[in-house]
Amino acid sequence: MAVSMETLQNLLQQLNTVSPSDMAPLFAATRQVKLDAGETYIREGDSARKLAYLEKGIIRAYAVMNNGDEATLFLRCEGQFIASHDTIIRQRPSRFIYRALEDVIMVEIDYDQLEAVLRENPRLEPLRSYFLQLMLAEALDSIEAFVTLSPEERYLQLLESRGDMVNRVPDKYIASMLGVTPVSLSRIRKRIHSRGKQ
Amino acid sequence: MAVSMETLQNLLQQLNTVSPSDMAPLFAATRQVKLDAGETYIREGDSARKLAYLEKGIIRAYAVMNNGDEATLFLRCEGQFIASHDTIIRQRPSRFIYRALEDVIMVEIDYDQLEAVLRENPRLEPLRSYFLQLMLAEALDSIEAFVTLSPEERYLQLLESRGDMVNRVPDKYIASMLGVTPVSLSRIRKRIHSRGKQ
DNA sequence: CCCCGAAATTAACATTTGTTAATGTCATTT
DNA sequence: AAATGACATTAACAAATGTTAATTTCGGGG
Repeated sequence: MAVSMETLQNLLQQLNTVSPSDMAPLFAATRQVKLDAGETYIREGDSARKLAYLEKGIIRAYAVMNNGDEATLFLRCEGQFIASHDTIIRQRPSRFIYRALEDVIMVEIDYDQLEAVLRENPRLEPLRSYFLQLMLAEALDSIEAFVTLSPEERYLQLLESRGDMVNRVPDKYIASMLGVTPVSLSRIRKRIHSRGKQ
Repeated sequence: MAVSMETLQNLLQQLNTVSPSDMAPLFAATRQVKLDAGETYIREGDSARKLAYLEKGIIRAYAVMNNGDEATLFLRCEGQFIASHDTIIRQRPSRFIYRALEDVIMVEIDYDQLEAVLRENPRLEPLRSYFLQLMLAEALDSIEAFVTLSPEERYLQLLESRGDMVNRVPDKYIASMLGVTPVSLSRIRKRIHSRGKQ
């Protein structure tokens, strides 16, 4: 377990309610997982309850629609948690697929194991609330963007807030995350550029 | 505190990890709140950290956009929790407004008080995870609808899943929650009806 | 070095949505 | 009964998006 978890450890130490020594049993239950670019982390129908912290790379969560097209729900990169929602918060097989867009290094824990650790170390409970709140805050930001911004404005906001990531990901995934087609995103980009140069 | 909390009590008792006797200190910190239709529960800039369980009525959470228009983030009705997100999960003044669309009865607890109760009764911690997970699941469903469905399909889905509520709320709020204008929702309804009668 | 395939762009057209404004509807008030 | 105000519908036009298909770009594999 003596892997490169510096970033995660730093993150957790900011939770001042949890002392570093408390965290030993937690890290004992984690393992490092590496994925190659293009590799699937969680399959549709998968029942594993995985929670992971991304140290490197990008993971895309997407749904396969009725017509066979894919819809990207979100992208997660370094410093973010990724969780199999359906299995963890609804206790049912995953409707979504999680796939690495780049080579990925992450620290993984099985949620059932995490719960066992939490039962025996109640002082660690704030950790659970912490990542649930992180994911909820992100989800609510996303909803806010959908109801308050146009597709073009959502793209501009994404460029500002996560421009580095946008440049590492094929546009078609950005498009479906914004709720538009790749063709439409291409036109949006053209519109922005033509306005910017005048 | 001996108010009509049957539904909330029933709900919490389904969390088998928490025994009814454990819950006494929790309910001691709650109070019943009533709102008239049209009354504001949380104002923009408000810093109160409120968490409430809706026993009756509907509350709308919305943002005021740059142009002055309002964008409905979501509607909550009987049996759902409502939380001031910005103050609770980001610890900053609320960007959103929460307003009753009908006369409302709810059970309220201040989140700081809840945290104090949880510190002294660690066995109640699952409650926190429980409502965080509920709200996260709802938020993710909403995102999924935005990336996989058209406005018309989102409206049909809403009719199916919460048709009772749709009929209790002015269409303009439904429209902005779906990410479209009231004019567009009216056309969507017309399209659905004309197709349905042929 | 060329070929291939995936991705992005562009084009053309249909559909949908946004915008503004007028009209209709309905409940409440006066 | 008339007037008011909020909401929904409709109309007309502009703008954006969806769809399909052709074209271009670009990097990797042979």
